[in-house]
Amino acid sequence: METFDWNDLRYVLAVAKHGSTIAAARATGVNQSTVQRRLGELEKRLALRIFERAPSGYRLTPAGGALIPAAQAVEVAVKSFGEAAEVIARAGILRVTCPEPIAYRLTASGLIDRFHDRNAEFRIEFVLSDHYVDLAKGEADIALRSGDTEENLVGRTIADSLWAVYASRIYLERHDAPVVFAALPDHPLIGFDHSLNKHRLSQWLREVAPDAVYAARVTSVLGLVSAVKAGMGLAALPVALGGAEPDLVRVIDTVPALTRSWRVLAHVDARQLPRVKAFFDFIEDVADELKPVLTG
Amino acid sequence: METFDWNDLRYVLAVAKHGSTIAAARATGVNQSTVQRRLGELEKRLALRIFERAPSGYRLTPAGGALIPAAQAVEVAVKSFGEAAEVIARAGILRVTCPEPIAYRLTASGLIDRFHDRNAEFRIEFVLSDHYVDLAKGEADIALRSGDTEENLVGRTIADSLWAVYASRIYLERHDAPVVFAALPDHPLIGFDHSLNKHRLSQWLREVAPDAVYAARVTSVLGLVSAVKAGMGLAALPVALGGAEPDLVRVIDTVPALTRSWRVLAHVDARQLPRVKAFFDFIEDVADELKPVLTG
DNA sequence: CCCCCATTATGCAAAACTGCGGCCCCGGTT
DNA sequence: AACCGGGGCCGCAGTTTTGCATAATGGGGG
Repeated sequence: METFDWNDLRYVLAVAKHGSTIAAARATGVNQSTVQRRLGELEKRLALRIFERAPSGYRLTPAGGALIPAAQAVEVAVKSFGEAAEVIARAGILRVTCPEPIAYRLTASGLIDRFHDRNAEFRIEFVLSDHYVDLAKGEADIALRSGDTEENLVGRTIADSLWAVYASRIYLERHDAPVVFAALPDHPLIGFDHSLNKHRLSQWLREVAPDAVYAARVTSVLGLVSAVKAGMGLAALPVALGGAEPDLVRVIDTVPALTRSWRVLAHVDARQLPRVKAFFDFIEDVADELKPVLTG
Repeated sequence: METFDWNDLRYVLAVAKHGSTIAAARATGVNQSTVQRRLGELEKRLALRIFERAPSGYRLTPAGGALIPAAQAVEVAVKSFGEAAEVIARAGILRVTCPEPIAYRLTASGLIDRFHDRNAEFRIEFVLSDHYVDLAKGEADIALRSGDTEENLVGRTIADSLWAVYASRIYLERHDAPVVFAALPDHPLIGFDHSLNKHRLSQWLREVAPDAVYAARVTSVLGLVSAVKAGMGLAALPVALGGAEPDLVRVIDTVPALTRSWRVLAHVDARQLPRVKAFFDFIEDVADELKPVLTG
């Protein structure tokens, strides 16, 4: 049996729903003539009048009306095929969220490429969002974080996250004040603005230098680095970043209060997904190489 | 979301089933390159590799395999749409079986056109088959028959079916033998061949003229008419036919043993279908006009 | 180790389809 | 009564899709 064009069912449904070929055309994103012609073709193939033509639009014939449920069944089946395909496509994409500098360093280190070589069926996609990326909401599969642990996230510790206080050479040339821990409040400091006041750096600064003068308040760790490099003042930075900047000098050594652990985390419900397992397996194998990338 | 070409699912299924684009192309009646390109397009749309290309053919990837059930669901839905459409299309076609001459006379009388005028949604289609048309098998919706009644068929009597014995004028000029009932075996006769030996004409001839010489054995009532007109001998004919032939003479009047009733019949299960009811209603209204068409 | 074969992939011309613009038709409105 | 707007239908031209022919590919058998 010569079968008909499956796409034409779309137009049947659209016209049945909107009452005219022109409205259906708008809804389906094709030209009105196309709807008109495809329906004509379909009716010819089926040897069946589905719509009654009127100057006021297309109306379903009784025969057409009887077919609508079957057409809808096709539409539903197609939709669920599409959704299945999307889920599966997503299954090959591993969304990893981490601080921007870490993403950069991970890529530059070649570790990402090695993951791809080893797992051709998966592709890593960094999620570098300004706002908090919530693994629980499925916004990413994996997080590399150095903050405190969260509920429902499981993972393992990779490395230490060490912070120290840095200043630029230019800044040090211009200022004579001794740069020791006790003298911190005497220097212009660089900190986070209120949007990050839950960050441990903000908390620490409130504690050790409550009355300090702020030279700048930035919204990201990279902002800290830029501001310090510009000689605006002192800032605590991850040593992984500060140590990589030749213009910066570590003026106060590792701050224990800021020390955390880098963790690779996944939501507990997602931990067993193939892509997540593959990533954890990879991390396991390259932990030694990853450590310097994170810690500096 | 930009959706994909629904038809492409056909190729997915065909390739999954047959293992290569070329075999799938044969199965779907398109060119191999079309299959190859449509599949490529679909994979691009879905951002998903469904098949693995190899010189030995296309093989499903795990992702593709996971999609097959969803694609099959679409195929099933489409198929049942098609079947529903066919049933509905058939619902508008009224298949009527009757002897060929009756179909001709019915059409010529204009009664068929009047049925169409009255019932625009139905279309009459004559089923004029050489072999027996079985209403019980759904080979036709309605039968006009003058034979004996059958089980499971319901309907009503329309008219009498009268048979008489005819000869052509030419035949009569050439033969002197008296043409009366008792002399029937003395004439060359025309009857049915063995394929119709259950027909009441065959039975009657075996009874009244068991030793008769047959000038011809034919396979249809129209065959009888032709043979008689050709002057080959005598034959019993429906008076509706014999009376319409100017070259024929009724030599023996109506044969009671061959008299039956014309009936319009439907299978009991189909009697309530709208198209069947419409036909019976029509018959009811035009019974008076139908009678001469059948009886002659 | 190389050839052979089935199959995939691509270049090109023909065919099909789509979009566009125009025209007609009808019903409601001023 | 004439206008107006929504909608169907049709011819034409540009674009896309298809089919055909052909090159490229890679595994299996001798």
